[in-house]
Amino acid sequence: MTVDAFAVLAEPSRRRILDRLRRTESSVGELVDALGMSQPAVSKHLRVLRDAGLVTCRTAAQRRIYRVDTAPLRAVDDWLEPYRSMWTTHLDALERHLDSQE
Amino acid sequence: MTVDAFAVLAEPSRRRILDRLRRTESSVGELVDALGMSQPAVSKHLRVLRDAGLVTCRTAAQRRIYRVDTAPLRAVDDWLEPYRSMWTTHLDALERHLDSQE
DNA sequence: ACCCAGCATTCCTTGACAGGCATATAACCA
DNA sequence: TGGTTATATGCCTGTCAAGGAATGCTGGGT
Repeated sequence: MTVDAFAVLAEPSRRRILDRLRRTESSVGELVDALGMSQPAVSKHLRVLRDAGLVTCRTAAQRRIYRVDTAPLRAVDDWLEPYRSMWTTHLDALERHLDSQE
Repeated sequence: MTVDAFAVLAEPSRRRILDRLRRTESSVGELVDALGMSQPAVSKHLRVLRDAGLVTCRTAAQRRIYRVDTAPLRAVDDWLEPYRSMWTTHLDALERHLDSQE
């Protein structure tokens, strides 16, 4: 949580892991197969994601099942908000313009 | 453009620069004063932001006026989209639950 | 108790910045 | 032209993160 979500998301492999987990929670081994990375690499990325609160983990026998937690993403979304309104405002202006042309 | 917007945004100083430019476009010197960083540091960050298309620059006499371009941020927003719907969906469910309690 | 599967962690090496300082470049002015 | 302001860039160094290989650890099965 003390960790910067932006910095964590800067790594493409981690975004791929999240994109995979977003569809189905999965074990480390499943991620290894799906993403074609080494098991230590996946485990390390999961560690970073976990420290940032972006994923949570439950134990099922010898396997760890990971799933996404969106909480830290809201901080990212919040930062993005004012910028988003910049382009939606412009879009609105564009729409008004187009409407006025009809 | 070939540059990853996420990686560029990973640097807190660069987000601060964007946050400043979002309110008012400004010259390098103004950013230096506002953010309390060295001029070379600011110039280097601006270079990275420019290469990523996050800012554009026009020349006014000996000064360069920088401003935000939101285009690359839409890619970030698009990536975030499915996650955002994850928590809004949950919020909707929560609201329904609370409503049913009244 | 032993062995194995599934993960985590360590060590090591390599590469990618970030910041400071000095310097180059460009535009303006006298 | 020479000087000055405003900005960009080069060089150097310290720091940190990523990936590979090997190893540690834990729970389950026999």
